[in-house]
Amino acid sequence: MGKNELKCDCEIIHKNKVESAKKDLFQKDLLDLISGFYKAMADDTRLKIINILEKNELCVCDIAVILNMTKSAVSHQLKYLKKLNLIKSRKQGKEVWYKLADHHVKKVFDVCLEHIKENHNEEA
Amino acid sequence: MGKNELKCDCEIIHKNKVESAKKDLFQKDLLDLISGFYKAMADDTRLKIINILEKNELCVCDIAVILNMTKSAVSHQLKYLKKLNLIKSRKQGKEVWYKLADHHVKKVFDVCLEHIKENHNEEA
DNA sequence: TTGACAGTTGAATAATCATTCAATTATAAT
DNA sequence: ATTATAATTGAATGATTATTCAACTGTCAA
Repeated sequence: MGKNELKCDCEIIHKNKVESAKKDLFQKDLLDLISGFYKAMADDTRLKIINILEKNELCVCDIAVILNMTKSAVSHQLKYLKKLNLIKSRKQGKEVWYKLADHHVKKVFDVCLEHIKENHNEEA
Repeated sequence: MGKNELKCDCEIIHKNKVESAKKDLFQKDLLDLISGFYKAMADDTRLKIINILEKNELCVCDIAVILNMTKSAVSHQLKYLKKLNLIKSRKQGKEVWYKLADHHVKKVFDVCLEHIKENHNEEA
């Protein structure tokens, strides 16, 4: 039951193709970074937060009102997004203001929208 | 306990900002499409599948061998990705061959990698 | 026409993760 | 000092979802 335990339930069919494809596989650490980035965008709450912070700098209460959630729930997700360097914060008195940290986020959004748009046209 | 139940535990602080930001919020149906797309990319297994299908056309067994998973687990995720039009399949005899369906996927990948790369440089 | 294999499927299980809850910190005002 | 508000935190809960399991379909070969 070690690390190299075989979970696959079938034999290699196309040896060449498998060998070739194995070389294309991302390293685990890079894969984690990539999936981490997507996981951040894959939740409705976080997506909404990114969505509104794209154009506005807001404090936690503001975001909680807009999304109709508790401050606590919002704060947890803000922490999540900040750890991934997707948002930035600054403290002013009792309030903490959040805004988008990265111009790539908008870019990723745009490509995603492009995909969705084309996909819909194809189905029509 | 109706639809308009108030979950937020605080008052509006910056009325103008909140009103303004509310206008930027995506519609629910668009939000679902966007988060659906990201959810597809947010899982390690699906990400690996997309990763290897970017350059290779492969059958289910091949993928199962490469990822060291059961055919069943792989098949479930392939179904997931196909429903979202991210991959295509063709049947040939007993085998089913899968490949990437959409050129946007690669684009999204590239922007993501760009983000990760810059992020790392900043921390160094 | 039977056996073997590639792949799919649905329900059950296991793992992951968002939200809630109660308590706490930090700042500002009285 | 005391009170009030903004925000954070950790543990517990609840919801979601990936994987397993067993049974099944479709295709090929003997």
